[in-house]
Parts: sequence; structure tokens; C-alpha cells
Amino acid sequence: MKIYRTLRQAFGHRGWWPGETPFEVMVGAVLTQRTNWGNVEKAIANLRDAGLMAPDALARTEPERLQALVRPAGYYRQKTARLLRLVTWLMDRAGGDIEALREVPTDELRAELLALSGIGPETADSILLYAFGRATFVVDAYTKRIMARHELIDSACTYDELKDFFESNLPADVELFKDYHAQLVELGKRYCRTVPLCGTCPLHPLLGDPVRDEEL
DNA sequence: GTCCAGGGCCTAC
DNA sequence: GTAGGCCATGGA
Repeated sequence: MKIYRTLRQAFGHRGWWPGETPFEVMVGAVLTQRTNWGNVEKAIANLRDAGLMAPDALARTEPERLQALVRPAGYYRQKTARLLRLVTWLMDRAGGDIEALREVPTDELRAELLALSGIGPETADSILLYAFGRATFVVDAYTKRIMARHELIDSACTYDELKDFFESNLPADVELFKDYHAQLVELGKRYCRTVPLCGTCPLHPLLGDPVRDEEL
């Protein structure tokens, strides 16, 4: 927990995923794919203003209308199709009620989400962690970049390998996983965009001190 | 004007 | 199995 403690000390608790409801978090997870969050917020506001931030209403919306609302988030044709598939799944599976999925095992839900075209590992795990409250670690571009730059992982490792690396070396705690991922994104945004290895990065002082798996 | 964001899919070798 | 192209908008 050395890395986590260091980040948390630097940035404070983040907890993080903007969204008024679990359903909005789920929608945001699709809209934010390869997209700046500022653009996602515009699309979310459009959906909210149109009264479509609810599973049943969204599922019944015409694709053409949805495309116009989702447009600011980019890739709007793809994202419209992805949102409709996701919300249709939620309606079919649980009548649109995320709470009703409470008894379903996480692995099962993950497999069902991944089976939807347009929902890959990161989007599925974001939904599981931040919308469904499951202890699933989310790996994103920042996570991989940060871990590789600090030579904690092989830069060629896969999504699942990196996810397992975190999950097998941390207690399976939802709040910890949420905040840890948020911390890594914050670090990535501030220090890990262009500079290969930045001396002012809060993790920098740890480098002389070999970081072992259990010190994640 | 150029770069690129909290991915994922499809196609070619 | 993996590299490369494609999807699209808006802010720096």
C-alpha cells in the first residue's frame, strides 16, 4: 500500500466518478471512451435535459435523436449504438433496475457486459466498480503508463495481467479500488502525459527504494 | 494548424 | 496474436 498511501497523501481522497446516479455512471462509462471528460459532461447534460437519463426512457429512444444528443462526446454513432445495447441489456436483465442485480456474481455480470459489442474490459470494470459497487480493479491507459514508467510491470503485459496484479496484491475493497484508480488518473493527468519520468511526480522518491508487489 | 483525451472493433499480415 | 486504421468532438 506504499504507492497508494503516497498518492493519497499527495492528492487527498478522491473517491471519484462524476455521476448523480449509478445509471448515469454507467452511461458515462461508455461516453468517456477515448474522450475528454469535458465533452462527456455536455452529452450527459443533453441526455438529462431531454429526460432520458433513465433506463426505460433511454431504451425507447430513436437512434437518430440519441445521436444528436450524444454528439459532443465524439464517436457519436458508435456510442449511440453502444448505449442502446447496454441499456437494452439492463432492461432485459433486470427491468432497468441496477439494484436488482445485487445477487448476481461479479464474474457473471462481467462476462455479460463483455459480451456486448462496444463494452470492453475497461468499460465493463468501470461499470462494475463505480455503478454496481463490485470490487473490481479498473485498468486504464494511465494505470498502464504509470506502472510501466516506474518499471513495476512489463509494458507488454495485458489488461487482465495488470488487473490481476492489483487485485491479488490488494485487499478486495470497493472504496479502496475506487480511490486507487482515481488517484492513478489524477497522477497521470498531472505528471504522466508527456514527460517520460518526471522528478516532481509524487512517486519519484519511491524509485530508489525498490517497490515490491505487496507495496502497491 | 496540430495534438489528443479515463477504448474497442475490425482487418490484414 | 498483434500492428494499424477507424470512429468524431472540442479544448489546449
